Amino acid sequence: MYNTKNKRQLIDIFEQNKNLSFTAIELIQQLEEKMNRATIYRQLNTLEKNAVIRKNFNDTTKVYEYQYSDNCNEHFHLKCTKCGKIFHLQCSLANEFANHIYDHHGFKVNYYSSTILGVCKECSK
Amino acid sequence: MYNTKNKRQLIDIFEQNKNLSFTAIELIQQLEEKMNRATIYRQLNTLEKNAVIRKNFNDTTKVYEYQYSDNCNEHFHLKCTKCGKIFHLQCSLANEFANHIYDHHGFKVNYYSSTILGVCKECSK
DNA sequence: TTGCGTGCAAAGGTTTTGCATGGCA
DNA sequence: TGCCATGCAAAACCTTTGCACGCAA
Repeated sequence: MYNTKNKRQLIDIFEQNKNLSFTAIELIQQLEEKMNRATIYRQLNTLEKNAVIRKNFNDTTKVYEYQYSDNCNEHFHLKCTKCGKIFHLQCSLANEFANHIYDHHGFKVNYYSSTILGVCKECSK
Repeated sequence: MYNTKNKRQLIDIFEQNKNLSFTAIELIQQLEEKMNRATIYRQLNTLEKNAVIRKNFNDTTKVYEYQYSDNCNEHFHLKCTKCGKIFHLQCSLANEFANHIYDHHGFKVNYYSSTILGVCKECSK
């Protein structure tokens, strides 16, 4: 994985917006004069393969999010449908809940790809 | 909303597969000799507007699911990423969990659009 | 120097739209 | 009869691919 200018430009956007997610189209619009759209799609795929970002879903479309360094396999994610922000839920009750689902309902939760949607504190004011 | 042959054919598929979800493409393939793809897209939009089905997301793509009559606004949904089946989680601990998220983290959960992904009992055998 | 990254243009795939016709209530 | 639903074809839109060239290591 070469460290190219294009790659850095893309990662910059994710790093500067750590709690937001972007559709491919949004990134293309933001970068269209700086790099080709084919390159953007190829970089997104590469970054996803290397776990720098991850694919997720908004209400209606595929989005890409920055892959945080802390362990996303071990906690739920809350996403606010109003402002789009993502919250990493560090909460022992959440883990108890997931264990309960496994013990009593036989269902093994995949934290990484499960996103709980709703409205955050700020936005419900 | 007229009760046409096309509409019935589509609803039949959802009713006969109550716990599965389908991409538009899967429905098109299944119905391509019976109705036009434009009609399928138009019907899917209409059915969604009328809350007969709902949009959701699989690992990678948009899917449509049958809208059950019981109250989906009041419980989480578990979706198995192997077999695709959806389970309606009737569980008091789940509600406690959601209340906790609200009380202690200020986040109001939207059950309807939150799908917890993982692997079901059958598929983990 | 090697091989990945990039731009361009074209192709591929999915979804939407315009328009004339058909069918339900 | 009035209006929604449909089929067809074209358009619009998003994403991927082939190829030749550029650039990082």
